[in-house]
Amino acid sequence: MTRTVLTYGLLLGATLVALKMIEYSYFSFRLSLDIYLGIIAIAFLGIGIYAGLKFRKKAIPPSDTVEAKIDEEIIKELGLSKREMEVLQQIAEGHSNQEIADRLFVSLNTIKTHINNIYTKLDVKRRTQAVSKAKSLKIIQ
Amino acid sequence: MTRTVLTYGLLLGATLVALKMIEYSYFSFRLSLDIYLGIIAIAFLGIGIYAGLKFRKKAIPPSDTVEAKIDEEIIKELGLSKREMEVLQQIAEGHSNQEIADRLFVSLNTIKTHINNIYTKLDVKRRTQAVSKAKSLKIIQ
DNA sequence: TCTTATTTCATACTTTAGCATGAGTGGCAC
DNA sequence: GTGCCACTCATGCTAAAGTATGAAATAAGA
Repeated sequence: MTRTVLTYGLLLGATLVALKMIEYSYFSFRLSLDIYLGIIAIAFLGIGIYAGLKFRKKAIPPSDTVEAKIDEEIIKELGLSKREMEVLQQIAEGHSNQEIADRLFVSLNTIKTHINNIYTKLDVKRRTQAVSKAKSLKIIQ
Repeated sequence: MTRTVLTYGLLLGATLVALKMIEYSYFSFRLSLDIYLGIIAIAFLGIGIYAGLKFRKKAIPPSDTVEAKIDEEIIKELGLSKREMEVLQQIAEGHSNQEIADRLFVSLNTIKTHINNIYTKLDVKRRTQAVSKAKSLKIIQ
């Protein structure tokens, strides 16, 4: 933080000095007003771009902390129901069919039915494939 | 693309018009040079910041295309061998034990042994749990 | 060289997952 | 009401996964 303040302070100081020097040149050597303005414009454009880049860097957090957004569109396209999505989520978390049944308060057979429907809709044959595909399709995290 | 060109073209045109207006004001109403320069500076600073942000947006790829780096440290801590990591990767890709055996040119029993060793080291009981844990530990993608 | 870790493979077994099929119920739209 | 869909549950079966145990070859390290 201290380093950042110092850097920006020095930069600002240098800019002011440069401006004063240009101003001095303008009045002593009768530099054209257009050129003077051009230098000012380019200088501040540069500062602005630099500031913009810096700002962006901090505004965008590191990639691995950002969770991909769930693609509701694809879920609809595949025709996956709410319950199926719940089951799919449970599978991704590593639960067994019996555990999922207990968590969702339904029977093991019901879960098996849901899972097989999920496999059909996702066009896969195993739960690990389902998780792999669902993650790549961004329908689960 | 066409829209972008039009937007920037209009923006540039508006800026030029604004500058000319300020220039006119300067000469007709005897606006202070300092104020004139200030307006120019602020305007270009704004343009610069805007350009910087725009540039960043395109320079930094979307977060979900950036792959998290594998944490070799944790792999060593858990004592996972090369072969075990290969098998773990195959599991994460959704392959069955038989498919993994075929791909790595070993027997099904060998894969089962590897997998059970992986479960012990990862302290899990199922392949889906192994994948879930391995991903959260960043030892696979 | 002796030890250790890795990799390989086997047998025998239990458990879980997956497949096919049928069926009952409640909600919603036409 | 009637049909459709989501959700539920069941039976019977096959396939795959997982457990336990033992063993052998090899490569790396003390």
